[in-house]
Amino acid sequence: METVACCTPMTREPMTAPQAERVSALLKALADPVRLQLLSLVASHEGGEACVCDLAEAFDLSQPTISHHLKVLHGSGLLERSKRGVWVYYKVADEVLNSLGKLISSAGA
Amino acid sequence: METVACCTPMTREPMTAPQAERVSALLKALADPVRLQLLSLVASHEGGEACVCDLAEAFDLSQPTISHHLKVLHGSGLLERSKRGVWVYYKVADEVLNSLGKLISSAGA
DNA sequence: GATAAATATTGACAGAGATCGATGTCCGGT
DNA sequence: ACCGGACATCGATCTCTGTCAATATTTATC
Repeated sequence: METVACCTPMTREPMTAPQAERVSALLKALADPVRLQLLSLVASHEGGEACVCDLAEAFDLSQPTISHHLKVLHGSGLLERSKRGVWVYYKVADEVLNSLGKLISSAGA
Repeated sequence: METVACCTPMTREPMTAPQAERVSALLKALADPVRLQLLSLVASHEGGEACVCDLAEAFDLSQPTISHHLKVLHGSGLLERSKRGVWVYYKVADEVLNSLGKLISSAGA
């Protein structure tokens, strides 16, 4: 899992097209209200982990829809997956989220 | 211009639906390769400002398309607009971008 | 005031994405 | 071996978004 966009604070020098492509892929994955809530639910759950059954209850959406959103988050590298028995547990990929945040807030103090 | 999502680091307790809606609106505005490059171009331009003519040259896109992207960025509060003569200058809204980044990277250290 | 240049708006279209119902897969228990 | 529950995949639909050509708006200049 490579770094988001190594050491280029986005306000120093213009991003290249490939950089922008990669970063926007991460942001697209994050830019959905349901997925934001899913991520924060996982992050704030005890142990930093949550199974799908815990998450699905919090929404008025069908199970396939939740599964779809989790797939997007996992596919982009923002959530880590681990299967234990019948349950699948998701966990926030701290480093990825962290470096993404730093990249964005590289503007002010 | 209110704060992105006041003081709730997203990993402490789950985001509410309205919070998620507001944050995702900002992220949607940012989650496009062209807009990311536009933002970084503006930020890295001398004086932290750039007029549309400076920006449009960097892309192989029509002028209305660039104008559209700038409108999205300005409409979401990520870019500030100021008209001087025939030219329109854009400038990064540091605080907005900053607080958004902090919100995201509130995961790790 | 007419003209030219810089930027914005409008209308149309194609591609992407969110959602659902139905179905499939995998695992644990009886 | 069968059954039930947890989660994923598939196919369809509907909405949203990026892009362009054409046109409008604003402003400086002659």
